[in-house]
Amino acid sequence: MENLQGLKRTHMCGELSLADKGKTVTVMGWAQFYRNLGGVIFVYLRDRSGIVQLVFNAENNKELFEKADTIRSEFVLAAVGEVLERDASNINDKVSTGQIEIKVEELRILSKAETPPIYIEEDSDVREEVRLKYRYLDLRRPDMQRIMQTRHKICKLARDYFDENGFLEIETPILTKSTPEGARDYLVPSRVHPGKFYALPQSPQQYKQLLMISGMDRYFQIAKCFRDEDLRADRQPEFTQIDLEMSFVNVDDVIEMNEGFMKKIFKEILGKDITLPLPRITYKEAMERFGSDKPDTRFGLELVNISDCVKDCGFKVFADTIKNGGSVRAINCKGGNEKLSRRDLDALGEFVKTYRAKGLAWMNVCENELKSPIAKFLTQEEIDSILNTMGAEVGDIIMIVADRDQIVFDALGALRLELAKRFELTDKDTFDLLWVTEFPLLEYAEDEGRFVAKHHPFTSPMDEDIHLLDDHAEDVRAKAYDLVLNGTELGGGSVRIFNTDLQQKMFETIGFTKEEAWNRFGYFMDAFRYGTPPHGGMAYGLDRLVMLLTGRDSIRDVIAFPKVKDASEIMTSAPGEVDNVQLKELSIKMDICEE
RNA sequence: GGCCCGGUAGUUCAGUCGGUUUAGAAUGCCAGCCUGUCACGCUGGAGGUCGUGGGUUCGAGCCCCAUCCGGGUCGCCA
Repeated sequence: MENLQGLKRTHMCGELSLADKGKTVTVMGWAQFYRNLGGVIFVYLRDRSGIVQLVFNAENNKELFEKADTIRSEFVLAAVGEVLERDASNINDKVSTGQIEIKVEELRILSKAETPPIYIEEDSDVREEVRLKYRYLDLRRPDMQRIMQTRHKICKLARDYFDENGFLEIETPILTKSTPEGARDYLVPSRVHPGKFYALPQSPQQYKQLLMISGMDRYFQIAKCFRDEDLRADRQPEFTQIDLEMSFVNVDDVIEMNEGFMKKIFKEILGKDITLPLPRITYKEAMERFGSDKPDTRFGLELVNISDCVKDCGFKVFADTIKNGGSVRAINCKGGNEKLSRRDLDALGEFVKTYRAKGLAWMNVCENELKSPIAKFLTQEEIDSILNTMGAEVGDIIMIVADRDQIVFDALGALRLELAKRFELTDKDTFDLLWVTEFPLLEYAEDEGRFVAKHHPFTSPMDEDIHLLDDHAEDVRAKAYDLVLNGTELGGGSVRIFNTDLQQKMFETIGFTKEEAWNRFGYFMDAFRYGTPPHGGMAYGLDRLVMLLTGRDSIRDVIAFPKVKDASEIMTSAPGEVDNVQLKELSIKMDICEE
């Protein structure tokens, strides 16, 4: 094997062009393809920037030619040679460097390579399991290289933008204290303190608020966060937030600052100009129209409340649901008659059941009749009223769910997305950004028999709703907001409570005694006594942001070394067992329960 | 934890009702030929624990049971 002695890279492969014609250059990279035509060998050399063609001619240098003939896929090469313009007939317009090639004068094989198990090429369709096992090879592929470059660029833009606006980048601890509210913590045992554990942060929430109390005024961080919960296509147990906090601000100030960031990101990454201010809808409106607090507004199929049409009807399921405080809502699937068979409708019925709905009622508006399994329970007036409310025309199918509001929203919200997917209503090049505001402050946890904070317990209630905290806590709205892009929650934040009494009240409302609150958040509440500025902030899911801006469907594609569904890592097999010496040092004894 | 989908050559896949000799194709790989390829071409060759373990059967890649691995989703994710 050869080394780099005396060689220095002069150019990146993909950056060479006709302008370099006649220059002697030194390039280094991996052999992408080699083609031996008998007397001439072509090798594509690839580095991060792209590929360039190397040429070896038997007539010019027999020895060099024979050396080039030993090159195989993914060998690491250094080549010195002259940049030549290609004949017009040999130009390759599929490659950015297709007008030139390098006539190699010196070749060094820096590293040989075994035949790789996956192809190093754009849009490889290799199974993800294999890609992840050989992630270092997968990352060599041009699309993965571009994603990593885009991710870097987004981080750079965040640093630039928030720096320009007076934010300080400050690191917060990774070894912190467990806070039992919310997601499960990853725990780290302490050697020095037997029986005690650090927790990895679910977010830097408390630290960034403390930084406001510290007078840092504006903080931001690209922060690793950890949550020990089950994975999804857009959820990893360790993920990255662009996290920020500002002093002396209200909701509008935070939103305005972040809109500026979005404008910059969309311009620099996608070349798109977005119009500010972004649309805002309240949580309540989002739920009622889209059945979701992260609505995809690129298409219609909005929910409509038809409770009034059927509140006295003979169909017991509808009438009883309304009597018991629930609602009956529907989606008009325009032109569904042509696209959906009876079998499809049955399948959609099963689909909504996964969201706890009891079933899907439907009305198929045909030319001279109404096909519907529930028509026989309704009067003509009731039917007309429904069709009228839904704006139904011949060919439409009205899809109806009756249940508790939450279930109706979940089921129809999901059905709406499913229909959009089937009928391909979403355009990949459209980016619908909007704010969802006025989230509920609290939600009732049935299993715990108490209210829990919907966002976190430091979120401020809206001033006009504070008086409801005692008797109508469920109606209190929060100074909280989410930024939604095409139906994905990109980030969210809130203005925080900065008044000790109100914070105390908040803890009471979620069922903490003064003592419990003090035990869990004592240091935090203590800090609030020494002069706390009004403050609020925001956190973006960086991985999701990169995923959406690069048009990927999986968050794993934008993380260099992601974890798989059971939170393990295929390549390293983490998590792994540790030896007894390590355990002993940590004063830990294993007692693994069966099952 | 529940439900759904998948696992066959290095890779991507096909494999009919359980039955045709030695489980196929493409690509990749190896060897030979070839001086302008760029998905190079031509000729030949090697390559299989059909995820794993049981079972049914005269006979299993195919059917049954269990299990492992990967994906999606519900629960969960302040």
